[in-house]
Amino acid sequence: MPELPEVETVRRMLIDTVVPKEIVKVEVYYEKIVDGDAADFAKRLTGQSFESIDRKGKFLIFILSQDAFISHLRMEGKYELVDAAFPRDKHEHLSFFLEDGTRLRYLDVRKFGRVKLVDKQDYLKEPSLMKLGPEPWDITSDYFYQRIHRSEKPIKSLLLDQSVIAGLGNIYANEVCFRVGLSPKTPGKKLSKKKAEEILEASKTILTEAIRYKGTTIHTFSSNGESGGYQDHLLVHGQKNCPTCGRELTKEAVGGRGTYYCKNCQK
DNA sequence: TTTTAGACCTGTTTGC
DNA sequence: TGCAAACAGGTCTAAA
Repeated sequence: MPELPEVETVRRMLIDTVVPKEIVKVEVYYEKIVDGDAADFAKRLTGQSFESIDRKGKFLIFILSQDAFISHLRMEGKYELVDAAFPRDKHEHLSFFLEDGTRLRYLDVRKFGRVKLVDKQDYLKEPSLMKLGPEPWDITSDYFYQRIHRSEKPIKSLLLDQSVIAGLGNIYANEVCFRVGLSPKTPGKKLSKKKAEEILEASKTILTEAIRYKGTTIHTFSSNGESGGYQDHLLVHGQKNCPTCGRELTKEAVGGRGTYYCKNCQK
């Protein structure tokens, strides 16, 4: 599932492949992918060029010559650059035909992803972006502690709350809890300032490592057909046994999400 | 105010 | 073997 490292990998791929190309045609095959009027989306973007690709949390922001649009990959969304004549995939919901005879296509098996036209000058005022908290690199441990130390919610849920800290998803939240030896069920209010600092540091380390490996490929995620390599470095997510003590890992729902942890090593 | 549950989706896995 | 149900999970919205 695309989390911050996967989205950053996609962003870098897009900068290399579509900037500064012009869009000559836009086709929307599944209208619900577009938040707003799909026909208007296609019409407005036709004739514009890609200026740059930004990212905030797990959102991609496509900056065009006149407009901008945001894109969230949700569970299984991915972008690929193919030849314009390449056959359409059954999960291809949106295509940008480019001036050089290529086509940037958006594929999403589960149709969860969304794109939305936004104001180019003020896109950060878009409600979904406004709600996002800072990324782990942009906050102090004091800020993080302040945000979590009064909450009854389990730390795993707080790490997934994008308004507290942006970028972590289910996979990396599991890894962070393991890395600091903490039960994912521990309420935020039970955590010391020192532990909060450890969690923040582990979040930065894990996300940085994952970006270096171009993300984690689980099921169908890929950026331009390339697979990430971080899945080979996951310590608990999707694993059977604890890499530290060798005991069988526990898998249960925490905050409604599948959670892997070691009852022996994570207290 | 904070937390929880349901909706959105469909391919894969599990159970009968 | 074949079918049905459960499961996967990020974000938004509504309800508790």
